[in-house]
Amino acid sequence: MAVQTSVNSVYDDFDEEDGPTIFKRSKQTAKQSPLNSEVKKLSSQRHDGHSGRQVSDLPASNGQNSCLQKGKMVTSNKASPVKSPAAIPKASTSSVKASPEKSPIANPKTLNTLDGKAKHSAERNTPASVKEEKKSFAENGDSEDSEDDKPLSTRLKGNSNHTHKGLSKPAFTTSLPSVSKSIVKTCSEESDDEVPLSSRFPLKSNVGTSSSKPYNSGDKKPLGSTIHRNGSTLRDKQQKSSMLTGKRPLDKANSSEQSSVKKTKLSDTQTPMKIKQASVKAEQKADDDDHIPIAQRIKSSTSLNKSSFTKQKPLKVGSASFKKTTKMSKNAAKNSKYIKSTKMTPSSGDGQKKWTNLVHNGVIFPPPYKPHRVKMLYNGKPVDLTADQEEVATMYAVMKDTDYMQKDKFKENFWTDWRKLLGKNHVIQSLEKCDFTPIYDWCQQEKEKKKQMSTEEKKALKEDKLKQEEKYMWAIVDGVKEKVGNFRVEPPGLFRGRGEHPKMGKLKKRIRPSDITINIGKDAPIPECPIPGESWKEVRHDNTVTWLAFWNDPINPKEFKYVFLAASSTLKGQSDKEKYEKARMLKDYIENIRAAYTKNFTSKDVMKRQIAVATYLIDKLALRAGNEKDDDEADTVGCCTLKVENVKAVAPNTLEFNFLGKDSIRYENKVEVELPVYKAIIQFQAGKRGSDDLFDQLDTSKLNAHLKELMPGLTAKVFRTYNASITLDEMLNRETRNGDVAEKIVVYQHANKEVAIICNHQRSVSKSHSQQMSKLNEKISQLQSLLKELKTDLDRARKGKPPLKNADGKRRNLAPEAIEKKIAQTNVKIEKMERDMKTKEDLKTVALGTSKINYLDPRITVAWCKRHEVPIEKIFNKSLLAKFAWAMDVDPDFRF
DNA sequence: TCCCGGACTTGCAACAACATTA
DNA sequence: TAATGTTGTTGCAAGTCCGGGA
Repeated sequence: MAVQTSVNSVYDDFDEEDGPTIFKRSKQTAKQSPLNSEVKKLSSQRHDGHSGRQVSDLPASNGQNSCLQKGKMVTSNKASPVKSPAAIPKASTSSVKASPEKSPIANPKTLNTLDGKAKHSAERNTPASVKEEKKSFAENGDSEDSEDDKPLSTRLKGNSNHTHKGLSKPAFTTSLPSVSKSIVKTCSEESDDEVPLSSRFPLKSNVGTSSSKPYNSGDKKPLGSTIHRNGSTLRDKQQKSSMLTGKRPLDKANSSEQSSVKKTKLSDTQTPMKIKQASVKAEQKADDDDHIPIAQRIKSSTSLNKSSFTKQKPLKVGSASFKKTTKMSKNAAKNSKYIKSTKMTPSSGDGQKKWTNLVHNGVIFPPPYKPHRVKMLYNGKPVDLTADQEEVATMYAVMKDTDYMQKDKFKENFWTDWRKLLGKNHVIQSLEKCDFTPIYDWCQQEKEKKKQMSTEEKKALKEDKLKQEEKYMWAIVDGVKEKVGNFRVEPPGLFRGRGEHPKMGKLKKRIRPSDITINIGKDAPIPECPIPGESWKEVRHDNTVTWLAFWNDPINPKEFKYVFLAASSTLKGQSDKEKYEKARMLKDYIENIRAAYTKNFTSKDVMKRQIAVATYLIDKLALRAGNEKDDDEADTVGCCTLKVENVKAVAPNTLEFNFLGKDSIRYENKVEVELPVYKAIIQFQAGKRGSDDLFDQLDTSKLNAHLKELMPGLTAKVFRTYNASITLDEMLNRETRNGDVAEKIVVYQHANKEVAIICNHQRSVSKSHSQQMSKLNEKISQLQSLLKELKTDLDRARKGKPPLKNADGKRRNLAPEAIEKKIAQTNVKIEKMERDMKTKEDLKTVALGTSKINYLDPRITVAWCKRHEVPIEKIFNKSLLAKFAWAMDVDPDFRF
């Protein structure tokens, strides 16, 4: 149902800020979601006390309505083709369903004794994970030759040759005191901006649990000496093992090698496992830590029934970082009448209320197409096109320099769609005879013109754009002003699918208001449709979802494009935090999970065996789950969809993986696996063709259903988060030495790189890479020649002889001391350049950002920065600081 | 149990802005 | 000051996973 709107912008009177504020004052309204209650329960007990529990009982405030313009409300739920979830509150979730009663293993707290058989079985099958390699990473992790041509996944190796810049900022030695009380306000309420933040945010009372437990307590031994291995590859065998600490160790699954420590008891996977974790932990404590899996050694810091809820230390105030962030927060609060919150709005579970009041201005549309009237050629002759035809021709013309132009599918799809616009009787009958060069040239000229604009012109243009867009940039969620992520509707264009996408080149039609469904609070004014005379497709008031608007993807109408809040928003932050809490929870379960799947490698039940091997691969290699894909998508795979041809078994126990994963990024890896896994893979392949599914009995829903029996809320992707974060945590703590900030940053980058390699985060090599390398090489040679000359000069000067002419034909008449100084300087320059080159070469295909944004618990980074006095701004840029605002007040002792 | 709609996260590339160098 | 390189931001494609209904 179309909805007419007539309300002015609700933000007309906003006093805007420059950008997101990192630390916000809070307002809690939505109720705690029972969805992830298990996780949340843990989360609330385990760490920084910042999770908003203190305020979750506060009544929702509608106060903001008083200061917002209200418009005529037109609901259209009736007409909605889709049932509004809001109308049918969902009561439970899978996490809740996976209750401890159903699956005792799911909760270490419901520890039961095992029956004798299971106990015996569990003891026999204790995984190799209890064996740990003690080789330190430092021993063998560094300085290998460049491996650019190898996929990331095969490059699990150390390299500490990272460059760093000089650092001048004071150390990040303090953290914000956490917020313990919500500040429920309406926009008319008085702000306490004038009160120092430290006093505005009283100390937490329930912090210092697991997460804030000193990482070395009870585990004094350096982690580096007690590390597990995971995912080692053949090629980096020598240096492997040390870095992938909490991850599954490779091979040596021989139970005879296992620790004599009394292990956690397991049933088989059909029977829910019963864990006697607490007692196991106690017993293990007495033993040498070396034989205890990381997950258990750190357990004391995550123990659920831990009673030592210590009060968080008041933190030192004074670091530049602290002051900076605090200032930002204060300014933001001052400048806005809307509340900024550091607290998390609870409830991110499906079907649960995400917000009470939601106000926003809808979306902004791209400007209409302005015809340029440059004529393309057909058979060498200029052709007249209508504006619509010309628009699509221009989309194609600008693709000239891209790889898509080499792809027949792209051209074919474009031609099909463009031809529909041209009509059957158009003069243009064949794409081959088309010459788009005039249009391409015109576009290049326009680009150049834009480039040549003066700074003032550019600035004016930018300001103009900002002015137009400003009102769409913000939403008010329960009285808190939050940034909107993607408020711009996607412009029309040609679909640029990745890899060999069957739909590449198809026309993405222009999205109109009548394509867009708006989601907004019941009491909020409906956003005015920015295109006069048009109206929204529908307006909903569904507070169980977080999207503000959506439209159907023009390429695949079954799918949707959503407008969400920005990453820095409270809602996103809360869900981020829950994600990491879930991954931390896995730490408590991992040993038993590994034991369970290890046992099932040899199960008679094929499905069980496949689940076991798939889980092993997901755990060990950080593979993605691998959902089924339609024929109209690129042919990529994940773990469950691996084909027989993607895995080659090489005797005695090596598997060679070679497949296209997400975004058609190749995953290539040679891995030594436990013998039962190797044998199982051979069995799964037997009698199948290369294109057949390796795991024919398995799909992601079966796998995840099984994982949920082992831990509430556990899915395949949690392993990736877990393995990434624990790797960072352990590498940072193993490798950070006393040194300057620059050296510490190198350690961080090194750890970050390892995670990126584990996750196979790749990037394409920049076009100018080889050119840049040649330049650097050239400079190094020049410096080396200079060095040679200087040495000759020095030699002669010491003997009292006059200097020879240098390459420029000039003489350097310097005292020996001065020459020595110059030699030293040149050496430093050469070293730095060589280091830069190595880093550049090393990282040319590694994307560090993805893991930082999505997989590494920011609390690890923040706590490490605090412990080692590294300014957080050296690691997180402005966006990440905003995104991870919720993590900033973590205790310095936090360990993942 | 399977299928599919729906909602959300993850991921890379392109572009823009800023910094450094010649 | 322009050219070049680096870092940050945005765009949007491509995943994961959940829940409801047949």
